[in-house]
Amino acid sequence: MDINVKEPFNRDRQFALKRQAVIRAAGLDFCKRGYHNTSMTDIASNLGLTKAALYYYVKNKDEVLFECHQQAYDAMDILLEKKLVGKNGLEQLGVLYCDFVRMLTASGISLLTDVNSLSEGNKIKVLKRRGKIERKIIKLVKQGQSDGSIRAGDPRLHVFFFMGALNWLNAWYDNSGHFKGEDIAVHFATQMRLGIAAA
Amino acid sequence: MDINVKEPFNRDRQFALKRQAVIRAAGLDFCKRGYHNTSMTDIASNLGLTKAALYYYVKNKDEVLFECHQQAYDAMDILLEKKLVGKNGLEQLGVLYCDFVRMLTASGISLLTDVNSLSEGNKIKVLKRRGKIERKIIKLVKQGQSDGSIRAGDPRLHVFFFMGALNWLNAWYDNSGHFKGEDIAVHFATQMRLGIAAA
DNA sequence: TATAAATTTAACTCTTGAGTCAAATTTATT
DNA sequence: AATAAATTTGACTCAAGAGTTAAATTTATA
Repeated sequence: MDINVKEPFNRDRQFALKRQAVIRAAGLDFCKRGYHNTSMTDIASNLGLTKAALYYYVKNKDEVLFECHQQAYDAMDILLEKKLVGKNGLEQLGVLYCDFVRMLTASGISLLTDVNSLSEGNKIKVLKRRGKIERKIIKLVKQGQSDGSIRAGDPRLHVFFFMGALNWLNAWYDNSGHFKGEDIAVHFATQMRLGIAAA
Repeated sequence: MDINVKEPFNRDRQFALKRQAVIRAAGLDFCKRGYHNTSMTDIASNLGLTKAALYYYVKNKDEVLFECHQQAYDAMDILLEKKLVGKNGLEQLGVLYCDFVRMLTASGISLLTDVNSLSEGNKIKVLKRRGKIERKIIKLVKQGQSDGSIRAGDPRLHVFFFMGALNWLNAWYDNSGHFKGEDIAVHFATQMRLGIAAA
């Protein structure tokens, strides 16, 4: 018998799923209004819950913000792992960037930039992890410069440029808005590629 | 006799200059730590002042944030006015974008993205003004598409992409850091142009 | 039906930071 | 020297929101 049939009756699993939903909902709130303009009561009531119920799933607000970052980085790490054989640096970056946008517009995961509102300990962890991801992307750019697919220029600046577009995306993108996630993904990936492609 | 010689003795002028310095210093603080993680006392003491002295120059914290936005938009408006005759859309955009980066890295003016922390009234004003600037830039893109210098594609997405890079700049740029403002300006303008240039 | 998990209610504590104020002091201007 | 502007000191009020708690209630599981 399929073990998954039992899943809706697995309480630990249900708890984990609900907790994750709490984090994502909070992430969307933080995106829209900002961390400090969103109270725990806001988050709860947007979920149809009570503040007390919220604290059944999370320790405190700092943890919520921290987990928002973690979720985004988890998703990015998965996309970074996809090894694309037979593709040059530019092509790999293009696919990755496109996937990033798809993920951010489709998954309900928010890529937050507010790192300063974290407690000191969590801030350090988040910055470390962000740095690790950034370095991987920079590495890809360097690889592209080696294989001749990406033009010369400081790889960090190349990356800072198009990662800015990604971070800004969260601020303006609206699920129910005019732009479809897939269209943005294709457009952004194209614009990113052309900006750094070799002549 | 030169009227400017008297300037240091003109109290209204001194007041205005000091007030402006307060706004810019606050803008830098907001950039570094975020609006809500920066107290009025922080701003004051970073200026070597007291909270009470700060309130001699500004009405309240909301006004400070509002004026930060205004200063940035004032500066951008000036750059937007520079009419470049005999240049196509892409060239004009390139110059403008380069100027934007120069301004942000050299002037001490911060381009903040935190609009949600403003009072409702000021938020509306800021969004209106931001929209106006955005529309002017979109218009430039359309112009470039008409004159054949900029490739096809939704002009808004073209703009959202490279304006994201600009917004993100404030988050990571450090006056005393590794990158020189002018280098970033040239690099970013190039990457921006290549991303939307016609084939 | 008995038990454990999930959630509500509502009241409560505590901290932080905005904003105020009045009196004293220092600094610049005339 | 007299006056006005700039700033300090230090104490104060007030509101918002994080986080807690205990008791009651509802919902799911076995």
